[in-house]
Amino acid sequence: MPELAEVYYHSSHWKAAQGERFRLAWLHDKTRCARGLASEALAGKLSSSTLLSGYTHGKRMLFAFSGSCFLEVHLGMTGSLHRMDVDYEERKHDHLALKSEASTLLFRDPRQFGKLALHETEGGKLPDWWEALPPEPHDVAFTSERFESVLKRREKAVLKGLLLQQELFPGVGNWMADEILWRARLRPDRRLGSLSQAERDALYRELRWVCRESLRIIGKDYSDPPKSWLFTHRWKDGGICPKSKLPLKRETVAGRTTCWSPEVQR
DNA sequence: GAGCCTGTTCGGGC
DNA sequence: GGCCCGAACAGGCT
Repeated sequence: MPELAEVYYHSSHWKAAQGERFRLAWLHDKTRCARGLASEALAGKLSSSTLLSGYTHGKRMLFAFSGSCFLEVHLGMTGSLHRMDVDYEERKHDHLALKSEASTLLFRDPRQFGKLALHETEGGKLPDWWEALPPEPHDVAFTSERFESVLKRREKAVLKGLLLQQELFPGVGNWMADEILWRARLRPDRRLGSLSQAERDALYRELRWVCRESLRIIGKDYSDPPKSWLFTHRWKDGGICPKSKLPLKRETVAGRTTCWSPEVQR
C-alpha cells in the first residue's frame, strides 16, 4: 500500500505520541525488516527516550528520539505503523513495539519487505544523508529545471519504470505512476525520448499535481480520492475509465502491473 | 492450489 | 560505466 501520501499518513500515528518517553518493548531482530539491527542495541539506545519528532521523505520515515537517536522506517509493500493502547498484546507480524506510559507504537509487516535502521548524530541534528535527499516532486525545489535535469540520459527509459525510480521521484509508487500518466494522457509504455515538449510539460505538471493532491486527501485521514481519479477504478476487473467511459486495460509494463486507458493515453 | 501483489535490491545483459 | 530488466524476497488474499 504505502506510497507518498500513505507513508505520511502512517507516520502521523507515531507522531501523535510526540513527547512521550519510550522503551523498547520488543524487536524481532531475526525479521528480515531488522536487517542486522540487534534488539540489545536498540534497547540500549531507546531506554527511556522521548519521541521528539517524525519526518517523511518519499517512502521513507525518520523518527527522532532524545539522545541523538533516529529510527528509520520503510514500510515496503505491506508494512504499517500503529499507535495502540499501552496494554496492547503482540500479534503475528508485529516486529517492533515501543511502549510509553500512555501508548504502544507498533511496526507491523507481514511480508517483511520493510526496513528498520538506527542512526546516531552529533547533537541530535538530522543525519547528513537525510538532509541530502533530493527534493520531493511536490516540493517548491522540484522546479521544471530540476525535472529536466533528472531526465537527462534517460531518453530510452519506459515512462512507467522511470516514474518509479525513487532517487528521481521520491514517493511515487505503482498507483501514483498510473494516475500521473493517465492525467498526462501518456501511454505507460512510451519511451521518454518519444515525448514532445508539450508532453514533457504535462508529465511534470501532473506529477506535481498528483503528489500534492494525494498528500492533501490521503495523507490527511486516509480518505479515498474522488471518483474522478483513476485510483478508484484501477484494481477492479472491468474497470471503466472516468474520462472516456470505456474499459481500462491492465498489463505488465516495466515489470509492474499497470492500468491505463487506451483511448485517453497516447 | 495457483497465481497475484501499491517495493527494493541485486545480478546479468547490452 | 551506465542503464535496463527480471528475479528474488514472504505471506495473505482471491
